This record gives sequence, C-alpha cells and structure tokens, in this order.
Amino acid sequence: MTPINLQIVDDHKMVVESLSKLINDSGKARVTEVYYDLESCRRGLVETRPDILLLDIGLPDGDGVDFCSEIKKIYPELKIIMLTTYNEFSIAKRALHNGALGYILKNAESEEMLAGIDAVSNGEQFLCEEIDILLKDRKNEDVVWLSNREKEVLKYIAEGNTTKEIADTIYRDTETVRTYRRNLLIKLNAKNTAELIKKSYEMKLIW
Amino acid sequence: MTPINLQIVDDHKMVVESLSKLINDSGKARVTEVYYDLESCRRGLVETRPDILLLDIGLPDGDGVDFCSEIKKIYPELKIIMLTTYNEFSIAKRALHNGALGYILKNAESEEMLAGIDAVSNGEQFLCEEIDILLKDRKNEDVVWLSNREKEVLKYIAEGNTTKEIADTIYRDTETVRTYRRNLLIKLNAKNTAELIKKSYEMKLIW
DNA sequence: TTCACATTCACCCTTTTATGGGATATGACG
DNA sequence: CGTCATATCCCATAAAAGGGTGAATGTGAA
Repeated sequence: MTPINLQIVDDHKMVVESLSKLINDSGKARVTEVYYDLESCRRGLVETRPDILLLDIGLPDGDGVDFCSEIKKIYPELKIIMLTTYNEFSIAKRALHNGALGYILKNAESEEMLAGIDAVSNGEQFLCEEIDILLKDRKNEDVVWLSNREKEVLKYIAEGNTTKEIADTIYRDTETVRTYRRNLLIKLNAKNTAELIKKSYEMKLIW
Repeated sequence: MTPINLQIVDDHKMVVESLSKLINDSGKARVTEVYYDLESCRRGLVETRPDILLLDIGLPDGDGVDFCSEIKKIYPELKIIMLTTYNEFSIAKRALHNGALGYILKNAESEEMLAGIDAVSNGEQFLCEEIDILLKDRKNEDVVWLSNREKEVLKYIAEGNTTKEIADTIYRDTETVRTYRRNLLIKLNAKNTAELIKKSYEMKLIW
C-alpha cells in the first residue's frame, strides 16, 4: 500500500519543519510538500495531488477557512484537516461547513494528529477532543455569516473610518453604510462599535 | 561539557512535542521539561534549573511578556528566548525590556532556533532576522505604556460599555473616564474607538 | 526640589453613532 | 411563483463620542 501523501500549509516555518519531522518519523504519512502561504499552495496543488492537506487559518495572504471552500471546488476528493490555535465555535463550524474533514487544535496531543490522519484518510470526519465537545455543546447555535459587503465595511470600520468616509470610499450613500453597520451590530450581537470590533477579532472575522 | 539544559513553555502541545524532538535530535540542547502554562512552569523551575527557557506569549493563565520580568527577578541568570507568532514592535521591545535575551518568531527557520540557543547560552542577545530588522528600523520609536487605569478603562470599552457605564463601575466622574479615553486615543494614535480596539488587539494590550 | 506623569474633574461645542421606523430592487432557491 | 437574503436608499431623533482647553491633586524619579 502506498503511503499517505500529505502536505502542510502554515506560515510558521518552525512549526511546519518540526511537525513534518514528527509525521514522517511516525510512518503514518509522508510529507511531500509544505507551503508558507496560500498562493504557493494553489500553484503546488496543480501538479502534486496530496491525499491530505493540513491547513492553518491565519495565513499571510488570506484566510484558511475561505481557502477551504475554494480548493474543495477544484479538488473535491482532497481531505482537509484544519490545524490551528482557534478553539472558537464559529470558526470550527465555518471550517467544517466549507469542506474541512478534520479540525485539530495545536494544543492537542500530537497523537491526536496521527489519529486524525488515519481517520480522514478513510473518509471519516475527525475532531480533536476539545472541538468535539465544543461543537456538541453548542450544536443548535447558529454561526455568524457576513455578506461580502458587510465584511468590507467591517474592515473599514476597524481601520478607523467613519460612516461618511466609508460611503465615499465604496461609492455608496451614507444611509447604505449605516444599514450595514446596523446589521453588523445585530449579527454579532454587539452593543456598539467597540464591542463589534472586539467580537470580530475573537471570531477571526478581521485580522 | 554538559549539554545545555532547555525547557519550553507553550500551550500548543503539538508544537512543543515536535519542537522538543527537533531540538533533541539536533544535539544542541536537551529538553528536560515542558510546561503548558505559567503556573506549572513556576513550580517546575524551583527544582529543575534550566539554562534556557523557550517562552510563548499567549498562555492560558497569563502573559509571557509579564512572566518574563517576574522570573528574571528570581532567576537572574536564566536565559529566556521568547518564541512566538507576534512580529510586533511593541511586543518585542517590551519582552526585551522585561529581560528576555532572545526573540524568535515561529515563522523563522528552525536553524535560527538552533543558532539562537547557541547565542544566548553564551550570554549574547539573539533576535531572529525579521525582528532584528524591525527593531533596527524603529529603534527611535517609543513603545506604548498604559497606566493601570487606562488598561482598566480600555478593557471596559472593548466590552461595549459606554463612558457613563464605565464611570459608574469605577466610581468616577464621566469626565474622568473621558480623559482616559482621550489619552488612549492619543497614546495608540487611533482616530476613534474602533481603531483603538483594533490597535489594542494588534499590540496585544487586550485579549 | 523641581519635573514629569497619573489621576481626577470641569465646560463648551461639534461630529458621529445608535435607535426605530420605513422603501425598493435583485437574484437565488425550491 | 412566493420567500428570503442581500443591497440599496430615506427620515427623524436621541445618545454617545470626540476636540479644545484648563486645572487641582499626589507620587515618584532625576
């Protein structure tokens, strides 16, 4: 039987290098390629076709959660394991919804990683213990879904722009921007802008 | 010559385990103990006396940067290398001010880690390349130091409290709280509350 | 002992945000 | 075909934040 072909996307070189070593030494899989950003991963996947992709979230050129749905459209058979520090309900749920088959925290034991590789290579979902509990406890809760416009406005707010400035920037009426702000407050259940930005950071909607 | 005695504090088990393996295999040092939080590190240091401590920043029970000055008071000869994801000027500068001898990003090459172990064990300061450049470029810039009151008010703002609510909570006049807010905006060079919260997250003043 | 700085409060005035109602058009989904 | 989310714009009022400026304490460092 051919060994599992595994690749890693994570901008923390140190983590990638030591993790590759750990996985290769375990004999569970072979790390055939590593990427430090999404763009090089996009290019790399065209030629090499890994079975499993270990994917981080806070990459320099984009969001691993969004990237998930992007590459699942192109390579539906690719098994994606999110490997990240965020033990946040909304992030995990979004990742799984976007096509990730596994979600493992970096503070999980490395045995869980190896177990996860086995599970997802058989097509089974795998969650590390902490995330498994989190999702079970809050399975009836909804995640926050922002439209593209809302995300865009949110970014401008965080940068310190006023409603008027944002309206000028995106060539829309201030009333329009006001509506987005209102919806953002409602969707994130925030009392005001300050809490909105805080919750956005916690839910990793901006960074 | 006895091998370098090294210990690691990082709540990401996976990182710790794979990094330990990497360091041990390199022969540069021996990882004699690992901790996943500050409290167990505090206890562990009493008995075992490592030469070098690899220290993360976002620990579950506190801030590695503050911890730095805490343990340097007790073990002045201990060499501390910050090992973190934050390539933030203010964080690095605060860490070095608090007694860290090294500062290495997790996205540095692992060779830099091994070079850093050599350097600090000889008592030399070691910064990974990215941080070295960052500190040189902005060596004349000041770090943001907030007073305790300012930190307290900042926390309440981020939680969505209004000036009046904060004033009631801390038993002060709204004008007083207004002054703190103004100073926070000035110190963090923020145009408004939204940007203030964003910058506070970036500088790791709140989390 | 100055000097800086933290902490506290004051007044006036402008800008921005938040609340609470709307309206209309579009495109996706079943 | 109707429903739903998104996107766009409108009005009025209230609440909150921000800008300018000033000043009294107290503490600790140079």
